[in-house]
Amino acid sequence: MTEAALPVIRVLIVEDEPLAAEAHAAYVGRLAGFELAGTAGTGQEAFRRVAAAASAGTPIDLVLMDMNLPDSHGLDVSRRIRSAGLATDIIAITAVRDVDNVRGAIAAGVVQYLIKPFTYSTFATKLSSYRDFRAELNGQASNVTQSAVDHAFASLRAPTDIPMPKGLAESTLNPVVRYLQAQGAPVSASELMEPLGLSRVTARRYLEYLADTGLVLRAPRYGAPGRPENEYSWKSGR
Amino acid sequence: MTEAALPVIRVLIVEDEPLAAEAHAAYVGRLAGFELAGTAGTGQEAFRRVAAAASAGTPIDLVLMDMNLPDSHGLDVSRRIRSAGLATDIIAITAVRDVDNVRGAIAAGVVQYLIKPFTYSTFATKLSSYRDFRAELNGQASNVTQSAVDHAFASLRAPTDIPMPKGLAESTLNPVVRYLQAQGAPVSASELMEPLGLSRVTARRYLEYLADTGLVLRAPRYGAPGRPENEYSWKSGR
DNA sequence: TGAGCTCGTGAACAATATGACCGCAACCGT
DNA sequence: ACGGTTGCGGTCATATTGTTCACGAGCTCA
Repeated sequence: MTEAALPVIRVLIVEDEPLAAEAHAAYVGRLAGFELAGTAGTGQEAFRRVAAAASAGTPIDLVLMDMNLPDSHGLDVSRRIRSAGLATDIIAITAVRDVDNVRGAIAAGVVQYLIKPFTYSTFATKLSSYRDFRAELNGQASNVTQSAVDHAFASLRAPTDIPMPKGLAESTLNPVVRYLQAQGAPVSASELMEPLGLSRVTARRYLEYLADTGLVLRAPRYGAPGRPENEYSWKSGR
Repeated sequence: MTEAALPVIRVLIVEDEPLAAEAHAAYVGRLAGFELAGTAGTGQEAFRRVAAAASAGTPIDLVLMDMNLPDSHGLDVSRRIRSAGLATDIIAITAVRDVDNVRGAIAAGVVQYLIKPFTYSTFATKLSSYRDFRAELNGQASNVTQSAVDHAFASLRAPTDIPMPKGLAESTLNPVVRYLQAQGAPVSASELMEPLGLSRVTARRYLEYLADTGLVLRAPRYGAPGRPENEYSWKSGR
C-alpha cells in the first residue's frame, strides 16, 4: 500500500447561496483527505482567493465552482484562473445542464461535473475519484509512462453507479430515454416497441418506471375506440 | 445502429517537425470520422488558424498539440485558446513526460495526453475514445442528466490498457479477437462457444473484457423470450 | 515431486424480456 | 341510455441468458 503521507487537498468553495455553500462545506468536512480552505461568494472573490493563496505559498488545490455566480459565469472564472497559469483543479457544480455547458466545462479543464442537487454519496464519489487521481500522479516518479497517464485519466472517470430497481436494466433504459428525448412528441408504449425492438410489456414497464420517478409525463390519449392509450413525454427542463 | 449522420471532426495538427507532422496527418487520414483541417508549425500560427477557422464558420474541433514548439510551449497556446473562449478540444502530444506537464495539461483542458513516440494503434485508441465522447454528447438532448455526463466523461477517459485481469489468457483472447474481426456481424457468447470450442462462461468473460476495454460494442438483443442475450461486435476503425 | 498459481468448466442461482390472459375504460350503434 | 365492441392496461408464468462459485487440469518454481 502506498498510503501514509499524502498531503491534504485544500478546497475552496465558490457558491453565492450561503445555504448551499454551508452544505458543501459540511460535505467536504466529512471527507478524509480534504480540508476547507475557504468560501467565496463571487467570481471576483474566487479568483482573488486562488491567486492570493498561490502567492502565499499555501495554494488552493481544488475549487468547487458553482457555474451561476452573481458577477460572472463559473466558466469565465475558470478560464481566468487558467490564463493566470494557476495550478488549481476545478470541479464544476451547476444546476444548469445543457450540453454546451458540459463541453465548455471540459474545455476549461474541469475535472468533474456535478449537477445540483446531488446527494452526499454522489459528491463523495466525485471527490474521491479526484483524490485517487492525485494519488496516482503523486505516486509516480518524475517521469511517467503512457500507461501511467492513462491510469491517472481513468481514475478521473466517474463510476456512474446508479442502482436500478430489480427487473430493469440500464442498457434498456438508456435507449428508451434517448428515444423519448429525441422525439419531441409524446410516445405510447406501442409506438416505442417498434423502433427499439422491445415488446409492449417491456416498453410499458420502462415508461412506467420513468413516469414514477417523475422524469416523464403520463397522460391518457382519447379519441380512438378501445381503452385509452397512455402516452409518455419527456419532461423538458428535467 | 445510429451511425451515419455524425459530423466529421476537423483536426488541426500543431507540430514543428515536418516529418512528425506528416506522420500524424497520415494517421488522421486513416481514421474514420476525422478530417485534416490543416497543419501549423508554430504556436502563433496554431492560434491564428484556430481563431480564423472559428470566425470563418468552419471551426476546428480538435487540435493535436505538440508541447514543444519553437516559439512557445503548447500549454501556453492551449491557455491562449481557452482565454479566447474558442470551443476547441485539445489532445496533447509530447515527448516530455514529467508529472507537472501532465497536471498542467489536464488543468488546461486537454482531453487526452499522448507520449511520443506512439504507435498508430495508441493514436487510434485515443482519437476513437474522443470520437465516442463526442458522439455521446451529441446524442443527448439539450438537457442532460448526471449519469449522461458521467458516461461522457467515462468514454473520454476510458482506460485504454486495462491490465489483463487474472483468469484471462492471451492465448485465448487472440482467437476471440480474430473471430470477432472476421465476423462482420455481432456475435453472442453462445455463438462464440461453438466455433472456438469454449464454454459459455469463458466466452462471455472474454467478450466482456473486450467490451470493458472499449474494443468491442455490447448491445442487448431483444425479440426472443428469456433474458436478452448480449451481442458483441468489433468496433471498426480500431 | 509437491505446493502453489492460472485458467477453463459445470452447476446453481439471479435477472429480465416475452406471450398469454383477463379486465377495464372509452367509443359506437340502436 | 344502454349494452356491445374494441383495443390497451396490468399481471403472471415461462424461457433464456447473465453471474457467481467451487472444483479440477495443467503449468511453474523450488
